[in-house]
Amino acid sequence: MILKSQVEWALHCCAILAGLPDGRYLSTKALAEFHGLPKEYLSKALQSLSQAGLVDTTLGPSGGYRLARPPADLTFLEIVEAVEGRQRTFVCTNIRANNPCRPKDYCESSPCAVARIMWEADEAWREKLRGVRLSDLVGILSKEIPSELWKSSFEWVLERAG
Amino acid sequence: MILKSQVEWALHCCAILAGLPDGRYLSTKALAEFHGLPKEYLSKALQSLSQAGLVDTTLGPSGGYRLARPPADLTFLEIVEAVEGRQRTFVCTNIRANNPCRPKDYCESSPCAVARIMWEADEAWREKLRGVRLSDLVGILSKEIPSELWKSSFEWVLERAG
DNA sequence: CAAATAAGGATATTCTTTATCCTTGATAGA
DNA sequence: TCTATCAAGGATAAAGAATATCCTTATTTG
Repeated sequence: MILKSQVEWALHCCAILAGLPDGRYLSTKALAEFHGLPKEYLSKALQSLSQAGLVDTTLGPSGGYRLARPPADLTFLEIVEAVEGRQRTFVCTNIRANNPCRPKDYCESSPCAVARIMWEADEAWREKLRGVRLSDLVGILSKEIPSELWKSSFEWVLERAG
Repeated sequence: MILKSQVEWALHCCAILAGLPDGRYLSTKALAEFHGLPKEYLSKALQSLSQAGLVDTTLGPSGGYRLARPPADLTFLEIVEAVEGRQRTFVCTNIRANNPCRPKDYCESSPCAVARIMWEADEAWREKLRGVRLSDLVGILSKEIPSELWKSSFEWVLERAG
């Protein structure tokens, strides 16, 4: 059970977009080059963010992506779910219904107890991601990344931002 | 990102094994029939439980599986990890290393901040499952399942337990 | 000795993920 | 107006994981 690599890509891309000045856009091409990723496939991840309403886009030269909201209003969960989807990790196929001792007209009162427990764990995972904002990530990165690298990366992005 | 169906199967099988009297074993065939599952493939899941030391086995007629420990000493996490593995859901491919602004001899001080956050969510998921014991599930099931069905299922199993 | 069992190797099938290619319509700038 | 650039998205292919089946081996019971 492994998350799509696009989740990792989307999170890193959002971190870059968070540093973009107001009104500027960054293209798929620039984001792909900065992270060393296949442009066409990264594009699919960015489209997912767009469809979820997390980023705005414009077409044409100097077009690209920017965040639709301030980084403090974007949670990890939103970004992860935009790319990965909202399906639970545990899918209940209701195998209890195959119990040969069961009356044929038997009707379940509630979801299977096994599923309920597994879904609680899923919810704990979501709750943790819901509690982290994109601005939190930027704050951590700004402390951890050496200031020269931080600065040069920012300049690299600005040179390509439309 | 969906868990293997074998996780569901393993949890239900453990719930059944939890009701087995001391010293008795239940075969793959019986467990597969009870849950309406493909015997050969369910066998792989049970082998995983065996390799993890969660169940004991014996060969020959009247052979099969039994829990290696009391249900109160078996957590959901152990069962899930036995089948699904212990790998994290988020795999960090360290794409920050592709940053074109990076000095070539640059060496990371710590794991990527994105990965650390995602791994915390993974750990919250694990912690939740670590807190649920197989005996908890049995307790819930014994309350929810109608007593006639509970009883007849128990008898069905005992008839087949070696 | 015969039947039943777990263990596990080999292989096939199906589905998801990853990836590429191409077309369309919109936009900016010359 | 023309051209280059861009996002969106459809079609398709390649790779990998999950699902499933079959078969052999060694062990155990009766």
